[in-house]
Amino acid sequence: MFPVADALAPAATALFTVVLTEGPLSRVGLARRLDLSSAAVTKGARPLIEMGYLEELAATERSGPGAGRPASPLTIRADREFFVGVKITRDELIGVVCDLRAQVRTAVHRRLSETDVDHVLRQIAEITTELLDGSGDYRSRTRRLGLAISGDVDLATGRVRYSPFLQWHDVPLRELAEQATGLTVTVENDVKALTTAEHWFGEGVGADSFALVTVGAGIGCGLVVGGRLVSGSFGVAGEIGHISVDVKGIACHCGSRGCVEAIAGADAIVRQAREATDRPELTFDDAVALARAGDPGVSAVFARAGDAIGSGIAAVANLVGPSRIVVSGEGLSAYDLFEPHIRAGFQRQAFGAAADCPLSIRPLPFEEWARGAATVSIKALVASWRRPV
Amino acid sequence: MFPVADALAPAATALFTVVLTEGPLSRVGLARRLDLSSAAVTKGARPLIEMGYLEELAATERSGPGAGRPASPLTIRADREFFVGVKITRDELIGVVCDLRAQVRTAVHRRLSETDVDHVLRQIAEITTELLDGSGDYRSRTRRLGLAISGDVDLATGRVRYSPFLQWHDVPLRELAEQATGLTVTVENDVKALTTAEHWFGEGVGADSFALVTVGAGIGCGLVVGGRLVSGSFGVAGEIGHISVDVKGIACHCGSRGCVEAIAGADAIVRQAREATDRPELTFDDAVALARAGDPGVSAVFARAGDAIGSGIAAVANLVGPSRIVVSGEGLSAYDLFEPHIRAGFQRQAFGAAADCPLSIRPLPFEEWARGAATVSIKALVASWRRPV
DNA sequence: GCCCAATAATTTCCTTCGTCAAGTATTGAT
DNA sequence: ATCAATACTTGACGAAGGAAATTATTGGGC
Repeated sequence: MFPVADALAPAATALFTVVLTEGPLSRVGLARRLDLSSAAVTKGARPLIEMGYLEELAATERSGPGAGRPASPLTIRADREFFVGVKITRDELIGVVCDLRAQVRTAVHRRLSETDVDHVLRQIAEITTELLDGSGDYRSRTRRLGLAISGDVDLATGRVRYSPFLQWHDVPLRELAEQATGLTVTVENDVKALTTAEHWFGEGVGADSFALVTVGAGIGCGLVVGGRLVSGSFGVAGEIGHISVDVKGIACHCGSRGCVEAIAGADAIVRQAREATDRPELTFDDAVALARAGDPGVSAVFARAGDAIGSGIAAVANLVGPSRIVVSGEGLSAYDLFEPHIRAGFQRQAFGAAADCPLSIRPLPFEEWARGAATVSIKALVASWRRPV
Repeated sequence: MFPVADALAPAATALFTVVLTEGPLSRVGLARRLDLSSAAVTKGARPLIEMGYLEELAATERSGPGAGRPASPLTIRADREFFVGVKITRDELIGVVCDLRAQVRTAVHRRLSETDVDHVLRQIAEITTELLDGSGDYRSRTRRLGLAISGDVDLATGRVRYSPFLQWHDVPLRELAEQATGLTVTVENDVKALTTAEHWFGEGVGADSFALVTVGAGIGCGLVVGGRLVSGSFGVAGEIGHISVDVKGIACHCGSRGCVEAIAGADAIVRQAREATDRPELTFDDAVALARAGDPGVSAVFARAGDAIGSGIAAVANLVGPSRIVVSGEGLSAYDLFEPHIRAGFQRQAFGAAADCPLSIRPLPFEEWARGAATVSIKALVASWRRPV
């Protein structure tokens, strides 16, 4: 139906990215935004229109002072292509179909009884089929699948070097998943995938630097600096959970003391709540309920945890100075208990103008993680348009 | 004598930067290193040779297996141009002349009795004259002056937004210094200038990400991520000194508690040493002497300080994962007292593979700061060769 | 309704910058 | 002397973007 994507000019991928992440814009507007001539924009946009990825916005209301030829803003054709995203957790797969604008069209959950590679791959293939058979359009217009998984992942090769939850070591997941599904696959660390989603389609749009903090079993952080996702020379980056805020604090599984995660991780909160109440069978949900009911001991546990998270976030702000920080939970139900203390800890610990950094604290639906995976595959599509390596 | 520098091709500045920072290399080697054709290297190098910035290395020993035409590696002509660098402190100017390879040729110190802008500018003009009159070559081959100053500086405009030590607010230092000296001036924050020096000419060469930590009155940190110096969206970055490592620790002037600087800053060490010894007149040097003599109380102060610094450095490693970290002092005399504790704190607090990050801990001569300033002006020269904005 | 100013988009021609492929230069080995 | 190997240079070409002229489409003044 559409001509196949050849390699495109740099200007083409640049303008596409701007329209994708910042919304419809006229060619002249794009030229100004990207510091290009409008000729370059006209030329760059043409193949994208021919391929069906862009189209001109229908006769819309004029905006400017009045005179002159009206602009024909370019906009994304969201249903040109669909993307499957799957987040892999220890006991569940969460899958979504997103359109080109990363809007979730369908979502499916699937329990994962075993964590061996073969079984997970079969489940990935099945959940993909289930998702794509939901609508006639999906199957024919979907070529890419993104996978998100916690642990040490190499995006370039698509290998999972180590996944602590699944107990996987050096699994060539991209290759295997491509065989199992027939789609082009990208594999990315889950926090980084979520950060990419927020950077391209959420609150991080347009930010040169940006941080996303996730609060849950662990405390993680994805970091964008200079427009690029930070990876860490030794594969470690964004480990906000193991910044120590209290030399004499609780021992952490990492061998140190007073790590943010040892104070504010879900396990740590349960343990401290049990101590505070002398009820060794207490669950996380019980602790939340008690804190909401005003139990002073358990409330103090959440307060300390929020404060520690705030301190850790301030460390990020003091060191890299992101233009904004989003804090969200792995399906975090108790964020109302944390929020004021996160803000307080942050304000106390942020240095000078770093305290001006806007903080968004909000829970994210669990599908958001799968959407992150899909986002990475959208990014991979755009990257595939660049000239051969 | 030499033709004036026109705008050069991107390949030209790229190859120049590689030869400058990584040493002599043949055209073929450069082509491989930069992923260019050797034709592009030949073409790019020509104007640089004509302008006298590059030359072919004299008939050197062949290296490879033997056969074939011998390579003519390109190398920097270090005496093609000289650069003045001046570090401005509250009570002293430190000035150097560096060659193109950032080797210090001459260094001069000059006391600063007052800190008002006019007086400092006169002193800058005088120290520049003094430096350039040292050799007949300097004056005719020097066009650029770099200034380094602590505080909030805008490199692009050359304005000092705020300097706490000099009590300057929004001073257009570049403009003023250009009038006072007749040279093209760059102004940069001192820690960032030092980081640039280390990134281009020191241990950070070739590193995609890199951190430099300075220990002295304050604890500072310069950060390179993705090959670029991190600036911070709100003008704050690298503030490792105000990461808290002890919620219940010593109160810091920033309003929080247990900041690295409140434990390990020079003032903090003196205060703690006085308490430990009950000698309120103790100086920093006294404290160093006591610790070296084995005084347990004062030794513990240095141990705690080193450990806090190590923790702070680990936070950097955990968050951005630099490929190496250099720790140095503002003329730090006591680094032997800190070093083992910095390493211990770092190892304890670095998470997983982040602990593999190589740590160099070493004192730097005070001229190094002025060299950093000169380095920024060398970088500005190369940047001036890029096509017009 | 007609003309003009204003703005948007396109076209044409040109420059820059890099690659490709062929040629030249310079060595060691036989 | 000849040849293989490697380094470098040259010239033709193509991709990408810019400048300026041209075309397109509006509103406003008359």
